[in-house]
Amino acid sequence: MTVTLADVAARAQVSPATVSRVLNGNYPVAASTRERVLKAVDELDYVLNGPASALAAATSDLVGILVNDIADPFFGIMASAIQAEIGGPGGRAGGERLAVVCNTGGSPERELTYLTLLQRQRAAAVVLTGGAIEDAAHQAAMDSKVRKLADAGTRVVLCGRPPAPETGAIALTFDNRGGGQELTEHLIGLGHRRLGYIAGPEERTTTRHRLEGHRAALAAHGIEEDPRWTVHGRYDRRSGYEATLELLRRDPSLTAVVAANDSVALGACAALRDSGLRIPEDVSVAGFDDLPFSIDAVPSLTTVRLPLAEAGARAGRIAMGREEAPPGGIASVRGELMVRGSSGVPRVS
Amino acid sequence: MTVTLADVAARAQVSPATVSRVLNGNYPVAASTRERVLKAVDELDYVLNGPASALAAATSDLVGILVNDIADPFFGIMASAIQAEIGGPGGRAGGERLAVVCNTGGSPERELTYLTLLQRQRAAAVVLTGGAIEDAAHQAAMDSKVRKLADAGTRVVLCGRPPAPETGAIALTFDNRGGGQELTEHLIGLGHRRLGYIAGPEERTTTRHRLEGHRAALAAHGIEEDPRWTVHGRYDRRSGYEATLELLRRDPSLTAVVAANDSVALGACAALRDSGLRIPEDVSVAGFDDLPFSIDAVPSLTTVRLPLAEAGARAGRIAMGREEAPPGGIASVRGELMVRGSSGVPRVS
DNA sequence: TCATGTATAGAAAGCGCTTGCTGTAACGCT
DNA sequence: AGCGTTACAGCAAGCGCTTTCTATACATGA
Repeated sequence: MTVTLADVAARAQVSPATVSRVLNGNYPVAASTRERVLKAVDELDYVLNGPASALAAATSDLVGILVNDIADPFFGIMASAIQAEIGGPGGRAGGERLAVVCNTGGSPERELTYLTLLQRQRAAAVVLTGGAIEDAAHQAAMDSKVRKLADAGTRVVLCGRPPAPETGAIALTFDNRGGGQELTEHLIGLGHRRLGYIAGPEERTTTRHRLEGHRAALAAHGIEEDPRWTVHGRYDRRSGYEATLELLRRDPSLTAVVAANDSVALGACAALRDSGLRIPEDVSVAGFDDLPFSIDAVPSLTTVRLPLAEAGARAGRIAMGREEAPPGGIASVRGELMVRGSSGVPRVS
Repeated sequence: MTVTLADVAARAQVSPATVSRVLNGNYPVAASTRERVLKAVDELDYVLNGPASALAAATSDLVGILVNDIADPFFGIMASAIQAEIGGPGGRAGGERLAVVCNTGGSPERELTYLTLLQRQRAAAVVLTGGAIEDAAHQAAMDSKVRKLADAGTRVVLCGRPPAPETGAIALTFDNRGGGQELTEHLIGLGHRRLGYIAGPEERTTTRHRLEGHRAALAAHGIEEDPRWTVHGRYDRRSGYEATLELLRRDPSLTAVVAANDSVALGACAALRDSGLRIPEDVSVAGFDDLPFSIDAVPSLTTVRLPLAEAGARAGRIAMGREEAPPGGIASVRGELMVRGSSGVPRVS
């Protein structure tokens, strides 16, 4: 039914081996022969059988990209950048690799299962993006899986995720703590002393690091934090909206709200406006990530820019072995404070 | 080096055949035997060899999802929904399928190459999302490829893309024309007579259909369109910003700007504000898609809501053969006009 | 008691490709 | 002329799994 290598070989009057070599271009073949083979391939509309080829060659052209939420531009941007470097089609010829974006939805089980699936496919490389889940058991399971992948020759790169020592994975970590600290220091510098914080989901490294940075800034300036000032929620706008209302309820005297990321900050803005508060005159707002829409918010969002595309591209190149790994296998990627319209001096109370 | 089925079989003291059957659960195996095998699998840390299995069984658990731009939430949301239905891990057991999100970047070649790559992998299904490129040659090539995929048993579903008759693909099309028309009629109903239109890239079905709807509305109300009122650009905010400045330059008397999508509309809003114009008092703005951030814009965006997640989910189910295809293999998905703060009566000139 | 079923396990033939090794011309060199 | 090279091309042995067909062991009904 389907056309096989043998069919092409028969038509081109050569052996299957020759056809394979023409297709892979990894062995000298006389120009005339090559031409004949190519012609047969074309005429028969032959398409290589991926699994068979992967089995025989014991290699695969799949590269996995794990993301927490593909509908979130934070991950979309990284995935896009990684993928552009992976080559996919369009990369330099020969290296046609299929980038597989896997959406874990933040679920530990899915994360693990996807890793197994990729292991099963003998993926050439795997890039894990975004924060990790902070659960000892799960982390141990992940580390062990990653080590196995690495041992099996799959290059594993962590992009925007904390290093996993001893696993053989290369890490490009975001300096969430430093960024968070810088951001809050900016607000403190403006005069804010009562700052609400909308954190991401608990048990996530990103959440914890950003919050730690925030607290470090407070501590550095001798501001004692009121436990009521921190609320946890998801990384989306809805959560930001609700959390802000909650913060306002707990302490209406807050003069600034720091959000776990830009989407959350947008929700916070909406909640503040709906509560009749002006930004930044009544309450300042700050986000994190600097996603494309953040500059468009009204007022535009003060935030910490993370070089998502750049980091993704670098992760992609490392995964493809096209760039050297950073010394020690770990690199920290810094964010850049973007001061914009949503932050200002606090209102006089 | 790596553990194979045979190793597991040896350890469990059964034949490879039995191990395979235990793993696939598609043949009766005595409980005691199964247990022994599972234990061996566990002890040896065995992971099935995907390519080998795919080769022998002549099936694959890969499902491809083609998107134009993964960094755009429009596609991210659809991809996420499709993928959730595909099963991925977390779906019902047994059907562990690997969803492969492929980013074409809107390039015709990449689109085609990805399809070939998926064909090579003998993908179980392929979902093509978003508008198609309107180039006769390319379209013919795509159709032929799709037909081949379908013939080979790969289920092909188009989600938010015009039907491709005779190719065997199921289509879930967005009614871009109807939505565009309704949107513009809303503005006309408010009293607008001078409407600018920021269209997407040329040679795209989505662009054309939305624009046609817009024009149909104008025509229906006897409004003659000035060619200066239409500008083409990309589907992003930057493009919307620039196009709006251009429109304003061409005709400052415009009272409304209709954008190709929400991101473009946001850029338009920014440009208007930067030009000292109020929304909607001076100029009304309308978008398309109703992405999550649109309701958060200030003022919130009047737009046409497309049920991206629902359509994606349905496409996913159809791709998995879990839902029947619509009659005739074609279904039109309607958008819903969302009237919000960015549109109002025109200023008196 | 013997033919017949039923449940379970194994043997073995591939699936379609890659690749190490083995020819075999044609070539160049002494 | 003789022989080592060089440049291709083919043979055939797998890669690790699935699955058909066959074998065995009991249980069953007449």
